[in-house]
Amino acid sequence: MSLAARAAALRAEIERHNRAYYVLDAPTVPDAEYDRLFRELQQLEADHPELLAADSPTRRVGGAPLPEFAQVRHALPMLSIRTETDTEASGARNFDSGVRSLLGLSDADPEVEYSAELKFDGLAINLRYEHGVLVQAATRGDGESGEDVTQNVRTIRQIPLHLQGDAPAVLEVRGEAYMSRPDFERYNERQREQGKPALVNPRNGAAGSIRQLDPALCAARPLSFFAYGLGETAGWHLPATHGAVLDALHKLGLPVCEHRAVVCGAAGLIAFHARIAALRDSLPFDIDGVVYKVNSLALQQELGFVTRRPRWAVAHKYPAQEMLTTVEAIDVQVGRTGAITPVARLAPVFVGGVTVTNATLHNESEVLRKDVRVGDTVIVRRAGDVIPEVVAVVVERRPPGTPPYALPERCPICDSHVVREPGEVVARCSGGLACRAQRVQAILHFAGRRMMDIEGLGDRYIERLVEFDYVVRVADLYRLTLDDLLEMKRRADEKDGITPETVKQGQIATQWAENLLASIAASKTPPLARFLFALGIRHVGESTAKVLADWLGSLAVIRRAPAPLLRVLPDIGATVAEAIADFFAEPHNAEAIDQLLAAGVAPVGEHPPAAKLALQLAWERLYAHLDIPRLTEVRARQLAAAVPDGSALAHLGQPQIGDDLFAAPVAPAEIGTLPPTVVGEVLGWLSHEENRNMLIRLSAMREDLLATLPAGREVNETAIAGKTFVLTGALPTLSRDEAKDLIESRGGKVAGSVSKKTHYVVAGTDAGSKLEKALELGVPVIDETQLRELLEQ
DNA sequence: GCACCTCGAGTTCC
DNA sequence: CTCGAGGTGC
Repeated sequence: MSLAARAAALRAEIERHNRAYYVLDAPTVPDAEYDRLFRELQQLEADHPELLAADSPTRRVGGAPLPEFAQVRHALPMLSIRTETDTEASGARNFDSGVRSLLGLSDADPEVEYSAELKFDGLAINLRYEHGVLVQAATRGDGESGEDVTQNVRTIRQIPLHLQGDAPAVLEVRGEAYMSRPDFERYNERQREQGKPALVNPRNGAAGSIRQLDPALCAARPLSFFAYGLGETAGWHLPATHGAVLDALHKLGLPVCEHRAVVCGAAGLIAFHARIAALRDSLPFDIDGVVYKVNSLALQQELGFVTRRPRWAVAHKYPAQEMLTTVEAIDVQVGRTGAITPVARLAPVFVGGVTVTNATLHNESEVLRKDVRVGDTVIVRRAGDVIPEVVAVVVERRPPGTPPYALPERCPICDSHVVREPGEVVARCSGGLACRAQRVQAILHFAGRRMMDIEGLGDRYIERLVEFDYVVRVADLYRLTLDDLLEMKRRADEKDGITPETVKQGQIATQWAENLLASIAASKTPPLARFLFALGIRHVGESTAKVLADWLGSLAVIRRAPAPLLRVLPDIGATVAEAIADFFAEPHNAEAIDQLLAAGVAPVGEHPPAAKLALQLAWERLYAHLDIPRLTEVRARQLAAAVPDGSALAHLGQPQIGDDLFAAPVAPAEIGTLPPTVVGEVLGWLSHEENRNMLIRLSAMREDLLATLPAGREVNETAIAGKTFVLTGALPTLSRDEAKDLIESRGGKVAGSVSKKTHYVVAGTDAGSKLEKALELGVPVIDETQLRELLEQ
């Protein structure tokens, strides 16, 4: 392609994006991509001036002006500032040393003072006040003249229509109109509710809003504003420094961002850059960097301008949080529960400070909703959270003939059918533990830190152990020998093409195997709750496992407990109780557990709190959970009053010798007090043998539990017991787990998220959104020292 | 029956 | 960290 053709192509594409961005308010590419195209064209034109065309988009800053807005000539041009290309915090040094050399300062001279501010991601606006009254607002436009958007700007509530105090004859204020993230979310939510298109990001929201021809439409999109500089002034006593200018603007009633500082030298700039970087995600608005300005206005004047850019200011950006890349493939992963998760394999792209190559697509409906296809160009984000996300597809860049993505119908690992339960979003491999992927994940889970905590047994070795069939069930872990491990490692290394082993490596390998065997052996006596969690029962996570262990006390009881018994426990409803009972009833699982016990695994149980459990085990409660139709709570109570024992109830339903087996069951006198329809349901339920057996089992288990309960164990009252804590950030001396153990050992609870019911939020350094939530809800926030004080009380 | 609160499960990168 | 979904209290 000739250079002229390339330039023409770039111009055409940039114009198209401009139109989409500014006129249609529907951006087609992320800003970073637009910038790249723009810079390429600029460079091309700079290198080859003969290509420069009068109508090139580079000749206008800010895109095609809409004809409907009146043009306004700026009294003082609105210039843009240079950007420091080094995105590291230390990049601030370049600016400082540049300024120092321009000012002719030596190392012996004192540090230069700077005003450090945020670089907002919005739309630059010039406000003109005459004698304290807002008379005009204009966009930047090409810097020389912009558009008159006074009507729209008047709808921005933060912008005063009258200045406070002594207003000068003329005061032009420059600042950024932006859309805050909460406003952006709210607006989009409303749009979605009404089936209207949502905004892609707050920045486009701001640009689009200001450029609405109808001020009413603009008002519907709430904008905010921060002042950061001056245009023309007359009759104003100009302060000596930029920092003081901002203070003065604030006094006049203009919104000025509080995140600003006057700092000294490169070190001050670097510290500011780093401080804001940490704050960036928690700000209620988007920034793309920070801005450094020489604080003294006199020095600013001395430094002056080069090619219409001030030498006394620089923008220092953070890594872009949105980038374009292509989808090279869409693979699926098989999780512990068989969940099939599509994952986009991306061409590596640097976004938000790291190189991203994978992004989860969560599930089939997500892929279809975003319509991601192999070969697509996609926008990737790493905002707020750490996890990369495919935001949207750039449909117009899709190669022709690209087929829509379809989830495989069979598991890529074991070829079992992929099924989707009605009403569920996730598709699952139906292979169960016959699927190698599920087996690996199950064992990985079992060995994990919060479960059996087998140190040194990570995914690499587990995969190999399963691949070579050393381990099929978790119990096999406890039968591994030194030779098994060494052989496995040798075969694994061989397969990975690792060099043949030397004597020294042999010793190292033996040491490794011995250590691993030791940590496997050390895992044999886990607390019961961890053991239950390790089993990987559906719906049983860390906290449900703890409930089971705390209330029922021993594996023997739990594995035989019928669902209605489980349902009397807190946080366990029909679904979870069913899942637990089904798990233990499955012969496969029972066998696996027996094997574990035979291999010497002995979970350490808890003694249940006597009085509370006994109360829960009242027959009226148990009856209510039998899922007999029409047997409401009230009627379960009546039934319990008549037949206060499950095994007696079971026998009522059994045909007695001499009964006519073909006649309809006769309502026994005892339960005759219930309405006939209910009696019918009860008898119908009792006619199933498995239900009668379950009742008998329930009865026996209840007897056993009540008999083995230690007599009324009291819970010590402390400042912690019964209180709910939420941990956030890093504590100075305690790890998260240590703090959790300490709180739980004193009867407190540690929850994952903050709500009204949270008693304390324990915040350390780098506390995240949970701290904000706590402040918002007025939940007391304490630090580690205060936590320790509570623990000691 | 609904709203709110939790928990479970899956995921990425260093 | 987020989403989905289960549990519970109003």
